[in-house]
Amino acid sequence: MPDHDGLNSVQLETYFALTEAAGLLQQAVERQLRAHGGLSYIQFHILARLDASEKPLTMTELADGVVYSRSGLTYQAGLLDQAGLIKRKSSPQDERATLVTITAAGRRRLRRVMPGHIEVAKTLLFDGLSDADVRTLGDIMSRVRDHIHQTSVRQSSRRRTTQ
Amino acid sequence: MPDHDGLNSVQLETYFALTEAAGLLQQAVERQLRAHGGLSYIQFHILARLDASEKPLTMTELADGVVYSRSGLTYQAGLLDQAGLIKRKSSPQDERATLVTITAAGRRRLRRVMPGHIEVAKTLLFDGLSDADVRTLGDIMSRVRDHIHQTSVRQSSRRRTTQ
DNA sequence: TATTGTTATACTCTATAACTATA
DNA sequence: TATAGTTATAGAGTATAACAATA
Repeated sequence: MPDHDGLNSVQLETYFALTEAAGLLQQAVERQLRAHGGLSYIQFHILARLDASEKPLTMTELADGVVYSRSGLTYQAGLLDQAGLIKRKSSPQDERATLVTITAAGRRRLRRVMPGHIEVAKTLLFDGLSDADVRTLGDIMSRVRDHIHQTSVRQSSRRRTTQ
Repeated sequence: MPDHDGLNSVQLETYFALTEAAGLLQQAVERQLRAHGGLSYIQFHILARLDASEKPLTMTELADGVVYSRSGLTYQAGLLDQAGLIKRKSSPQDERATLVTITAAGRRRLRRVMPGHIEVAKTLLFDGLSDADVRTLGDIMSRVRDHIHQTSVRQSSRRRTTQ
């Protein structure tokens, strides 16, 4: 197999196909969320995580999911708060922490965009694949995701130690 | 299989695994390009396409590859031009068009970032996969990419007809 | 009249560093 | 002294619309 700077041609094609397809999917999803829900993808993600959580989440817990600077999260949470989609209050246990909860309006907004969101995924991703493909893809990408989680100790979401 | 708003659970897991893994990979790649080459991913992509092309490309041809507004491309091309990595001149055939070529410095910059770029892909994506996985993933994602290309008539890269 | 590309402008997002307050 | 979070600020990127020039 010919090597192009360290990747063989099968790897190179796989890499390009993955990044291009995922990028196109991502853009389509963002367009839909913006158009039908007035939400950025990150805002959607924050709402979805709060909706799935039994208990309120702190800003730090939220930041751990989104690979993100803390100020960026504060900014996005500020927008969601201002729109009445989340509520923030300081934690009774640790008064440094902020507890974030999704509001009823937040859940409504989520329910409003979900069908379109799902529709994009179905149209662009699943319509072209067999059930077996979907299972295989899910298996492979789950392993990739876990591998990346183990490998890159997501430095940007973690606070620099001191300083 | 239980349906969640139109996707079964296998599809949902596949969708999440794909978007999360691809997102993490993308962020890692962007960090590397920025740190080791001072390039945004789009600038890298523009350079790579010019490098691979036998002939100069017009702005329109470049915009067709990147799903992008024309003004955004002009902005990015302006930065690359200013940095001496590309050269622009108006086409002799069609004086409305701008022909873009990569400079020697542009190729050098590309060669400089390539090893690190490849390294990220290898470490995060391929280290966790067998050769068979890579072939399978490439096959599936190529079909997804082609399917998306057929489906979404990339409206944002194409100029609105009139108006 | 349509198309290529640029520019002006306004807006969104992101990161860094400084800061407050609590542990 | 370290941690949680916010804020101030500055910069990068993006899109829209208006524009000039050519086909």
